[in-house]
Amino acid sequence: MKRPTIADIARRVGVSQGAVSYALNGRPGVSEATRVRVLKVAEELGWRPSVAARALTGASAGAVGLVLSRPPSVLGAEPFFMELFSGIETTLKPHSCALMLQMADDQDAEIEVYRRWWAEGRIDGAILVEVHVDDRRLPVLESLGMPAVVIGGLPGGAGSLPSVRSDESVPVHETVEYLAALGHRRFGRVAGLPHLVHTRVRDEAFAEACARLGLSDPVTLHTDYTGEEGARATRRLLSSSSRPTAIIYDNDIMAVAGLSVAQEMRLRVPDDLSLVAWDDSQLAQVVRPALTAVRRDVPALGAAAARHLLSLINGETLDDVETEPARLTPRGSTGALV
Amino acid sequence: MKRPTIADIARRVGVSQGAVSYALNGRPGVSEATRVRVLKVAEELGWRPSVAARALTGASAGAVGLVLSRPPSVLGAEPFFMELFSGIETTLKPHSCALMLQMADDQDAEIEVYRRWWAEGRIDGAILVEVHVDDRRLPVLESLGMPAVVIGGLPGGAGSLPSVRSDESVPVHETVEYLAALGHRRFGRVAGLPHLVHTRVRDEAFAEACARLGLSDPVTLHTDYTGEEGARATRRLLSSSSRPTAIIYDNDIMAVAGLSVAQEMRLRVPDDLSLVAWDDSQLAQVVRPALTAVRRDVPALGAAAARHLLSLINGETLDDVETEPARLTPRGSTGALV
DNA sequence: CTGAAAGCGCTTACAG
DNA sequence: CTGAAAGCGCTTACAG
Repeated sequence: MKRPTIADIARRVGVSQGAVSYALNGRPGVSEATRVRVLKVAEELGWRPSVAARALTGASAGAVGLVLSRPPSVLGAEPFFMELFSGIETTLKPHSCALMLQMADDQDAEIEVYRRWWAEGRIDGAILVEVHVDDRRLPVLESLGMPAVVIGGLPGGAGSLPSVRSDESVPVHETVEYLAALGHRRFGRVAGLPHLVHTRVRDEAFAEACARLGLSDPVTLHTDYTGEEGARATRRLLSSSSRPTAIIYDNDIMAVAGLSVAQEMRLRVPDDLSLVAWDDSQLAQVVRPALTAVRRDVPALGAAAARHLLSLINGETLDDVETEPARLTPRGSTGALV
Repeated sequence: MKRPTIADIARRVGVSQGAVSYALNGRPGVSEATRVRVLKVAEELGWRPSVAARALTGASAGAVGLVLSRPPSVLGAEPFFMELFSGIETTLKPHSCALMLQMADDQDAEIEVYRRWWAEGRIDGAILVEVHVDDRRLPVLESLGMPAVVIGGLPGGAGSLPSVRSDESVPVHETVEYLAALGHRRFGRVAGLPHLVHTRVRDEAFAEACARLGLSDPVTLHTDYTGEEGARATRRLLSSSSRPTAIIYDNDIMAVAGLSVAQEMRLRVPDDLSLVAWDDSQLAQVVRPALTAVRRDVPALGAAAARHLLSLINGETLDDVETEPARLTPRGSTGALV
């Protein structure tokens, strides 16, 4: 019942522990014949390396960390994170690298978790999500010297930490131009948390796209990403004297909430009002009308980040990676003004 | 820049490593004065225990594992899992215990991950979710002797592994009786995967509740939990000659999809058709009409499982824990037949 | 190509 | 109450 160790294998094969280690790790220093026998016995015994022992000899922890600081209700409503995990893990798995997950209350708590994980030798690196405008995590991770990749953010915006990102201004422009082509002139935007970099990027792209079309006063309202605040923001937009005819949301759940508000206010979607969701989960597709959405491949984003992190842990120095921009996927919630 | 070790502290304080270890771990064997000095120096140096070294000396891995085997798209649409993680972690955190997460393709792959994690000394125990009717994981984990708690399942159904569960038949009866009181006589149920124990339990409770009310042929259709299959099942139910006037769903996204189907088919909710969702996320509340839902405290469930697992790891022997049953939360999607 | 030994950072009997 | 030492399971120079 006791776990077999390298010593058990050595005894059984009749060689030294060192030889077994070399054989197991595919390193030179043992004859082919010995290697084969060692591997065979290891297999028979059901031997697995002790991660603790390996970590202690300086190899690696065999795990990377990810800390999230948003309330669970918001995380739950956002398919984004689960899809991201899935992409990350699919990539990590063949390298026998695990994902450590933790939720924190705020950025300081998050920093504390990274510090502890790193000091305890628990992780080899980290993936950061949801970059803030003045992100306190970045300088700390840099000073720790811990390999880390940032998902999102601005090009070069993460200091020495490489980022995996896509240009979010592209789909914003695409969406605004598409809606303008349908005859819309008054736009509203129900955005996420204002201190997040990607919110800022979308905000600016939105303002710029509207300005370029000569549209005067596009309104952006910020929320905490919950359906509740999405509904409230939508109500405010639709109650204004210059009510928008098209609203762009920063996630799916707020867009669904917005759709309900439009129904309450007896506005027809898309005849009176066009709605665009962001991220495009199942959610956008099960409501009626189905929601036009800005779609991106979230698992692929996670996979790219994980690959990047593995390279970084291997000592390579890396630049930012630019992934394909999200693209507008039109469905029934957008249409020409009637 | 190098991590301080126990030897550094010993040198600085002028005592032996052993004494430092005792002091740091709050064990007898050092004077109060020494203990205080050791702690102070450890603090100054920013010392943290190496999990690898601790794990190697047989202490513990300081982590528990959770493996999920469902496609990412389904996981993403299901707020359940994120909320569960959140409850688990909040409980684990004060014990400096981390959560290792992995996704697997099927139960065999899942078993392989548990085996590996356990053999590698990576985890101290595991939390199992989504118990199958003949769950292959259970006997394996028992034979490994790994502490594990099962979320859901039948009382005593996990063999020697303790489970944390609530009686899911209670809310099913509550829901059916409530709908019957509103005048409904023909029920439909859009269920999840048929090989999951909780699906089975709800199926049976549903049949029994209907039988008890003398209702003849309640129909249950099984799905993969996606909105798409939820919509299809709803269409089938509503196209039958004896169309149900009330449908109970096994999650939120399918109920939302069902609501859209009802609209497509020009059925008024709740005048012509009542709908009940399960789990009650934001999603149920942002659509119109808001969905009546069977609500349970998912983070609390996760927290209970984590507490239970920590006790188990500490060597206690435990029984199953029964948590409060989910309860029906009426909203606008259910009403008296008109 | 192989063996013997030191070392990673901690814990824990065992002497003093 | 404290010190010296062995040991956890592995890796890695260093001799042979």
